[in-house]
Amino acid sequence: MKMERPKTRIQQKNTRTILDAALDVFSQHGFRGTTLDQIAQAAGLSKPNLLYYFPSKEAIHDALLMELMDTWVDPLRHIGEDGHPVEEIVAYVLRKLEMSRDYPRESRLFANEIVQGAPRILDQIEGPLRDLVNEKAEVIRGWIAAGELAEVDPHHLIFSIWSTTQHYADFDVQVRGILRPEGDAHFNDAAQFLEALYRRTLTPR
Amino acid sequence: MKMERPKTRIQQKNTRTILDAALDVFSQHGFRGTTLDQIAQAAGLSKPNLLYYFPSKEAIHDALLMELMDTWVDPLRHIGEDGHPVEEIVAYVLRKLEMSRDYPRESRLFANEIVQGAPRILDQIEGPLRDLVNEKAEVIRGWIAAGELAEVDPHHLIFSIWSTTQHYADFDVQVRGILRPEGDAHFNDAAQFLEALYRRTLTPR
DNA sequence: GTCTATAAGGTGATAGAC
DNA sequence: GTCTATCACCTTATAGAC
Repeated sequence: MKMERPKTRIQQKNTRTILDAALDVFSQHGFRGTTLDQIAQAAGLSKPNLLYYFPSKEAIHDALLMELMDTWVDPLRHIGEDGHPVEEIVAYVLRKLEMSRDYPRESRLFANEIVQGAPRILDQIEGPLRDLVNEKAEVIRGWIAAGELAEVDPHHLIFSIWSTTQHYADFDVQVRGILRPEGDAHFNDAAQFLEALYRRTLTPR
Repeated sequence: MKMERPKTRIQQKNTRTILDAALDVFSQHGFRGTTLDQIAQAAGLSKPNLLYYFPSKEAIHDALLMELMDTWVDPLRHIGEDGHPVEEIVAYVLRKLEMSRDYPRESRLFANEIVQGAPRILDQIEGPLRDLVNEKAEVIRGWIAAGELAEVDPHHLIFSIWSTTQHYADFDVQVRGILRPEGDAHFNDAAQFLEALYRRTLTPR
C-alpha cells in the first residue's frame, strides 16, 4: 500500500473548493460537457493549478463519484432498524425527497452518469449496491410474510421510491417549468402526495 | 414562408438513416458527449456527407428533439376520453411503461436534455407541455370532485407516473445491474407493481 | 503553489475534386 | 451526392519561470 502524504490546511481547502466547483459543473453538463476551464473559473483557480491538485479531469470526476456514492445510498441502509414497516418506508421516502431538495447536484451527478450507461460506477452498482438492495428486499419480504405490509414486489417498490423522489432533482427544470412554484414550496405538496401514495399501497388490508 | 424543396427518395432514406444513428448516439452520450464521427460511423456515411444533409451537429439534435417531442407526450393527450377514471390512468401508466421498454432511446434523449437544464426545449416545456398538463390536471380534479377518484394532487400524480415508468428506460443499466433480468422479463413485474400502486392509491374508498 | 506559455490531440465544419 | 484533404478552434495536459 502506498502511503498518502498528509495534506496541509491550504491543500485541504483548495481540494474541497475544487470538488465543490466541479460538482456544480459536472452535475449540470455531465462529464463530457464539462471543461476544465469551467471548473477552474467556478473554483477561482487557474487551470494548471487545478491539475496540480488532481492529475486529470477524470480524477476529479471519479473523486466526486466515489466520495458521494456512500452518502447517496446511505438512507437505504437504515431501513429495517426500528421495525414499524409502513412508517419506516414512508420515512425513507420523505428522507429521499429531502435529499432531492437539499442535494440536487449530487442527484444529477449520478443521473448523468447512469443515463449514459454508468461507465464509471457499474462495478459499484452490480456489486455493493445490488447486495444492499437485495438485503433490504429480504427485510421487506419478511414484513410481507408477517402480514405487516401489503404484498408488493420489494425491488420495484425500491425503484419506484428512487424514481419518484429523485425526479424532483433530476427533472427539476421540467417540474418548475410546469408548476412555476415559489422557491421550494412544491416539495411540501410532493411530500404529501408521496406519503399518501405509499401509505395506501403498503398498509395491509 | 420559405418553401422546402421536396426530397428525393434517396435523400429521405439517408435523412432517416442519419436520424436513427444520431438517436443511438445522442441518447447514450448526450449532446456534448456525441461526436459527428460516431454518428457518421453508426450511419455508415462520411462526416462531410452528414453535413450535406444537416447543416450542423446541433441541427441533427434539434431535428430529433422536435420530431420526437410530440410522439413522446402523445399518450397523455388521450387521458379523459373514455371516462373510467381509475382505468384510464392505469392504462396511461402501462402505456408509458411500454414506451420505456420499446423506445428507451427516446426516453434517454429527453432525460439527457432535461437533466442538463433542457436548454433546447425549455420553451416547449413552459408552453405547450405545461398547458397540456394543466388541462389534464383539471380533468383529474373533475373526477375527484365527482367522487370517482381518491383525492390526490393531479400534478404530482402525473410526475410520479412519468418518473416511475421512465425510470426503466433512463436508469436501465442500474435496474439491470441490480435485477439481472432475462431480457425484458422484469417489465412484467414492473407492470404488475405499478398497476397495484396506482389502483390502490386512486380507487376511492 | 501558482502562474504564463505551449504542446498534442480531438472535433466541427468547409473546400474542392470527382 | 460523396469523397479526401484540410482548416480553425477547442480542450486536456505539460513545461518551466517565479
